[in-house]
Amino acid sequence: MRRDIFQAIADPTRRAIITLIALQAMTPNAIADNFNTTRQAISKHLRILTECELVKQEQQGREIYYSLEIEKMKEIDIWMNQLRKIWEARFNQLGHVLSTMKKTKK
Amino acid sequence: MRRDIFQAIADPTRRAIITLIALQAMTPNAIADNFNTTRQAISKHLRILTECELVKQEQQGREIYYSLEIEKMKEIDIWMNQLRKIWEARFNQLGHVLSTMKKTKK
DNA sequence: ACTTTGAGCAACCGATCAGTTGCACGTATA
DNA sequence: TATACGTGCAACTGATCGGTTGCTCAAAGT
Repeated sequence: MRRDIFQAIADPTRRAIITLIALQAMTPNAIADNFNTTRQAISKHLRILTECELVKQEQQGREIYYSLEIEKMKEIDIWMNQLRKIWEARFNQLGHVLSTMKKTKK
Repeated sequence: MRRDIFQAIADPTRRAIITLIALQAMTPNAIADNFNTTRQAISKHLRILTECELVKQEQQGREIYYSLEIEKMKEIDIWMNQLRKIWEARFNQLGHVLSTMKKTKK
C-alpha cells in the first residue's frame, strides 16, 4: 500500500478530521458526530491517517482518543519549501538572464 | 468534477511534473521523456493540473508550453497556516490550563 | 450474569483513477 | 500538396477509493 501524506490529505473528510483533532484529541464516535457518514467510514479514514503516522491513538478504557501528529504535517512544508527554492532559483536565473541581456546591449 | 488542489498533488507523478515545470515551462513531450509512461498519460495529468488552475498553457506554434501557476500553490500554504493557528491556539490553551493548575495548587 | 456501548475488521458496491490504445486535427517541413 | 510531428480527446481496463452493512470483541453499566 502506497499510503503517503499527500494522498491522506487529498480527501476533504480527512482534512476536516485533521482540523477537528488539531484542537483536541477525540474518539471516533465524537468525530463521526460531525459528519453525515457512519462511524465505520470515519474509522476507515482514521486508519489511513494512522497508517501514514499523521495521527496517533491513546487508549483510555474502551475509548480511543485520536490526536494529530503535528511533526508529520511538516512533511508538507518541506515539499512546499523545496518547490519555493526551485521557483526562486528560476527567478534568480531570469534575473541573471536579464542582466546579461543588459550587458550585451551595452 | 470535484477537482481540488489537494487531490491534484496527491499523485506522485503530478507532483513530479509540478517540480519539473517549476523551473521552466515545458511541452508535454519533453515532460513525458522524464517518465516511464505514455505521452497521453502525461497529457491527462496536465489536464487535471490545468483544470484546477495549478498550471497554465502557452501555445507556441504547434507546441504547448506548460508552466506552474505559483499563486495557486499558496492555497496549500493557507490551509497549513490555518492548521498552525489551531494548533497554536491549543498550545496556548494548554498553557492556560497549566497556569490555572499552578494557581489552584497555590 | 446480562445488556449496553465503543471500537475494529471483513465483505461487498458503485464511482473514480491512472494508464493504455487508437484516432482526429492542426501545424510545420519536404 | 504530401508527410511527419505535436497534441488533445474518447473508449476501454484493472486497481483503488469512499462508503455501507454486518460481524466480533472488550470494557462499562445494570
